[in-house]
Amino acid sequence: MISSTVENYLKAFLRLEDMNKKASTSTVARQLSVADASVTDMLRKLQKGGLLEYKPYYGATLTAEGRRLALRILRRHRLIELFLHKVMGYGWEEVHDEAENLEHVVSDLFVERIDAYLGYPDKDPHGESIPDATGFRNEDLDICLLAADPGEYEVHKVVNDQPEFLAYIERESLTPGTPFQLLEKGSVHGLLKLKISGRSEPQFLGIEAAKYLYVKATGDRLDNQARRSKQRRKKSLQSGGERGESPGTSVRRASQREPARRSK
Amino acid sequence: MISSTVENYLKAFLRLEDMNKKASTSTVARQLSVADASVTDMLRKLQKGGLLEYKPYYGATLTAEGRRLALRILRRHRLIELFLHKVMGYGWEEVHDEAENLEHVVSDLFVERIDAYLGYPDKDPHGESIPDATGFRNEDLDICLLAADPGEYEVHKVVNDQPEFLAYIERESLTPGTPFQLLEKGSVHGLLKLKISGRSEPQFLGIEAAKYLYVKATGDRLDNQARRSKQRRKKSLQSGGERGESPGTSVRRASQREPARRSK
DNA sequence: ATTTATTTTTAGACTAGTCTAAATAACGTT
DNA sequence: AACGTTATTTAGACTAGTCTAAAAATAAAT
Repeated sequence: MISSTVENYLKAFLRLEDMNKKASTSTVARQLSVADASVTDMLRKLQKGGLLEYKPYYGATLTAEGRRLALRILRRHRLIELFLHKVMGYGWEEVHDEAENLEHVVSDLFVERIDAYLGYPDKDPHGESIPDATGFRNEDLDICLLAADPGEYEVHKVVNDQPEFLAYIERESLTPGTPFQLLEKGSVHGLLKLKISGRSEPQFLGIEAAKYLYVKATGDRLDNQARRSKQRRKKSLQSGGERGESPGTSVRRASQREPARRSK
Repeated sequence: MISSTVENYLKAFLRLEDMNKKASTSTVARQLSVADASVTDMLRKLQKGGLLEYKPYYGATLTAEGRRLALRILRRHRLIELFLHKVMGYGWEEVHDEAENLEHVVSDLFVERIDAYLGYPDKDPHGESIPDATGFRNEDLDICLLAADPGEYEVHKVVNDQPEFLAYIERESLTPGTPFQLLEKGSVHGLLKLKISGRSEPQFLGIEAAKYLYVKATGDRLDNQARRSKQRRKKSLQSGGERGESPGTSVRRASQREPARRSK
């Protein structure tokens, strides 16, 4: 059996790969908050187990098997996040920590059931893609808000797990799915000026925050509409599938509904 | 932080106490499937931690603090079982193993939320009482079917976690809440003869199975109705609260419903 | 190209939990 | 009261994961 410790190491390697960063001993150690020496030990162990390729003093890359396992956990993590948000009424800033624990212990049955329950979604509450059961990720292309020129955009994902940060983004109404206009960059030192569609007043956002926002251009109206209807098709099985909803502001209470039933 | 290993030990001690069995090294070892020597070590450790009172060669009893922690886990276990059954569409034979893993990792927030979600229930899918947040258990008095004289009863709880056994009981339609008549004992060697209310044909049940069924007499009609309306009051927030439903036979599928929302 | 700084690995130790095998205590019987 | 049986504890070892501190390898800078 594969331990949750190993699963966390694999996740860290996948994460670094996704960011095109070299998976060195120290970067992994930093991500997992362990000592460098611990990582060295684990590298050797994972290498022996065939989960990664490791050359001392260079770095490591996941093998096919290692990547498969890492994607499995990533899928679990993000599906659970969405489940906690949509079904359990968690705020989007609360889902990460709980998912971090659950991802290692729930059964495959549990995962399959929430997957069906949620209508086979492909985005978690932060806008990150959820790998399917085969490990395939449906990645839409987006750009970092920092790198964007003035124009029309939609928030696509927020790549930061800190609850305080996410709560801030939510207060600023910049949750995934929100359309907005980027007006100016740098006219005020260190701030972006932007306006959320429908609002009268523009607002400001620090570059430190913009760093974690990824957006998609919506300038071309035709493209925009095409993309949206595609999204709806994918989410058609779901009741509350709108992305723009502000998850934490909704009133949460114990409510009744029909239990999901299994088909067999 | 308290480890899940310790939590499992505490659960075992509580279970033995509930069965009025002496918590000896060997009985605990058997329950947890570990070697006797491991239990001795753990006893010393838990004693030092103030969770139980232990005299070498005699046995152990939980302290108030130990019992509190054990009840906390028991509460989690049973609430999660009910959640899996009612919300996730698990069959009652599937809930135990999954709950066994989840009980150690879910947050208090998760527990509180499913508690509210389910309408503050006090019985799990097997008819076992769910301790409330303070550790109080609302135990209805019941008797073992083996000790029952012929008469009218209702299945109250099934104290066996084996999936195969539970599946069998369900096939025999003897899930908690089912009213039935006990017709004869021992006329056929090793079998009880009983008839489920509303059925035309009587059925048989081995004493090995009857050992695990606990029932409540329903002879006195007045008492019976009083008890039932009391149950309804407690479960009024819940939609599918009928006990008699046969959990595994219901069709299960991915279905949509309103997410629960938190009040804050 | 030699020194300096940084990163990585080794060495040794610690914790929690487990095991087997041997020693010891308690119990039931005569 | 001595005996054999059974239950319990000790002794010592193992695994997975972690740490600190020192040694070694690589990279950077003069």
